Amino acid sequence: MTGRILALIDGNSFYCSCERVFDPKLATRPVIVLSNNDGCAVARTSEAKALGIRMGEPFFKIRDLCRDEGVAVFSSNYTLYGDMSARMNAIYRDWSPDVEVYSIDESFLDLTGFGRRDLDAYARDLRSTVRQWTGIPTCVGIGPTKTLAKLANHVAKKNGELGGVCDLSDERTRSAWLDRIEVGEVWGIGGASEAKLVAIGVRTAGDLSRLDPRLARKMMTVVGERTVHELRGISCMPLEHVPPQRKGCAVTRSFGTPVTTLAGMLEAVAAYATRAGEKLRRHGLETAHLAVFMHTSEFNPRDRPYSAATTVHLPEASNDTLDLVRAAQRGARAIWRDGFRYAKAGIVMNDLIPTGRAPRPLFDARDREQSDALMTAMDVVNARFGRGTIVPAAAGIKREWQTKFEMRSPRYTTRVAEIPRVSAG
DNA sequence: TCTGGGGTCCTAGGACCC
DNA sequence: TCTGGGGTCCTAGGACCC
Repeated sequence: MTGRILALIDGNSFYCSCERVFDPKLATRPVIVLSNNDGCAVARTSEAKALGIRMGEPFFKIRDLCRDEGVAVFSSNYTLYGDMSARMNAIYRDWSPDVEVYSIDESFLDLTGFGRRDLDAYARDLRSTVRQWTGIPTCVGIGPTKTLAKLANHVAKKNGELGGVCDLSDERTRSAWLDRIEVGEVWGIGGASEAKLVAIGVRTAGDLSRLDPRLARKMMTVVGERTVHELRGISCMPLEHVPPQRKGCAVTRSFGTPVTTLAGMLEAVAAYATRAGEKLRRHGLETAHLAVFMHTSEFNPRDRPYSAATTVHLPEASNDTLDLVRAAQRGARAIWRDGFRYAKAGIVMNDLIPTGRAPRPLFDARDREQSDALMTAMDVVNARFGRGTIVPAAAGIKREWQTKFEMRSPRYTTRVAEIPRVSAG
């Protein structure tokens, strides 16, 4: 396909920006957002980056620095970020006939046929609209392929003087930028490929674009070959309009405090199975078997290590929470060993089947109608009053193992009780 | 004391079949 | 004496993404 124009727009330090929207006092302060269990820094504003806080840095190592430097620290608030993301995508759909939501904070927009000279102004208008309507600052990268649009977005982010927009659709201006970008910054080139490429003298995105595609394939499979073509402006990756049917589904969590009793473990896997059931039903899928795993800390050398997993077959394919809980607990009992401090457990389901497509046993032991009615009722109540309003008793009340979110901001946009208050005086 | 949670795609190699 | 080859399916592991 030639003559295509794509834009990649994404939120700057997206999670941090969401927090800033609802607390203007954070506007000039460094802000970071932590991963699940308050484990690592996964989003940092430029001020936080300037303090030397790295992506993925464990929080306990930077706790003192954050206190001394006045860094605002937040647990992840996925409810809030997901809602802000939906608002941004609603705007994008007004601005392009063809939008691919690529991740929670990134979307590709098809701008083919918009007129090359007007693109820059169009992108700047879009940015300021998103900023005004949602409060989120963004950057826009423009190019003839997804890989080049991503790279243009990277350039826009790193070069403040561009004002948040970079257009690499013109071949002549493009090559100058490509020669200035390290090869590891290219979408699809991770640490392993970067090391191999640098070893043969391919150091920049420009070098990679000039690499023989056959050699790229030999070194990095067909994925690497595609990347070379995309860097040359030949599109190999179409926009995905409808998300493809998902192939697997997992619910895994680190524990807030280590689990040392079987009762605690059974509670935790029941809670994870409950969540798994919600995900399956939302996607119209079911499963005939699930894997359960548990392990001790990978990091604490004083903990005796233990890691185990097993696959449990359900009597028949199902997405009923109670079936999944039973199966998950059976698996957990089978691999449980006393005397360890468990740090994490989870359940993993592959081979998902669209609901109703699985073979039925000749004599169906389940009352399918009753099961569906109960699950639907649970999902409706939980959607209305918040996840976890109704859970199976097996998922526990005390939940000492529960993942930590000790610094989570209010769910400003999705819970009436947590809506921001404004007082005029 | 404290280190995330999801996903996808690709390839090689073995088992099995005719 | 001569001892195939091509196809499919599955799994594990690597690499990458956000």
